[in-house]
Amino acid sequence: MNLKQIKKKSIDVADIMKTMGHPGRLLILCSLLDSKKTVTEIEEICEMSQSQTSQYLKRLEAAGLIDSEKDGKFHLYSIKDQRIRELMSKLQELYC
Amino acid sequence: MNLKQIKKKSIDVADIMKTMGHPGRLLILCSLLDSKKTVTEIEEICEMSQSQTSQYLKRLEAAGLIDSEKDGKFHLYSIKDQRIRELMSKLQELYC
DNA sequence: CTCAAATATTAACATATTATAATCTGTTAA
DNA sequence: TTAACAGATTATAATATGTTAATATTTGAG
Repeated sequence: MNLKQIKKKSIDVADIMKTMGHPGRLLILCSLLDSKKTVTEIEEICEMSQSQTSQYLKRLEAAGLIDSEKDGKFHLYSIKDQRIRELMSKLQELYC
Repeated sequence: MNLKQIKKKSIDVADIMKTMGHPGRLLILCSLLDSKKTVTEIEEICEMSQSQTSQYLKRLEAAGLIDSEKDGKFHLYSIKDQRIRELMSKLQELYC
């Protein structure tokens, strides 16, 4: 791969890293590793305000890291990409 | 590990992610994967200005991701932590 | 000693991010 | 249809980050 391609990749990958580069958002990803969850569940698990949780989720979804599905009154969020899952596992392996 | 500990970890790890969450800095880490390099070498490889390169290096060093040693006129930068190396490898494996 | 190369620092400015609080929207059940 | 819950959106102020250009520092060569 040449420099131009690497540069392009680095922008995309850096974007993912940047999105993960926030304690709240990282915690959310962490909490989603085992199973999909509703906003309220995430709120409680991560001890964050409703507004923040919602905003973090929005950003994570916009960056393509998580998916959402509606289940009546609830919104279920889950990790979208297998690579994010692998990355999170690696992080846990290295730092936990 | 309890939530409080996880929260603390997430701050530290998020900080690393955040530091890596920039195309220029990520590119630098990438370029350092195979061998330590001088500022000028990095500048040329990554096609970045001298000032930016120096600033990115400073930030990477402050975040504990890289090390520097002086070799006369030159400053050699290298990846500091084996975990960063593993993380970068994982990124390359997943996204390159 | 002095010059040029290598690197670092600073200043100025624009842009992005975050936290918080308030408000809005959608859905279910009584 | 309304109360109450789940979630999203918006506004705003504080803070952080990034870019660029200019200037400073350090060091080896001659």
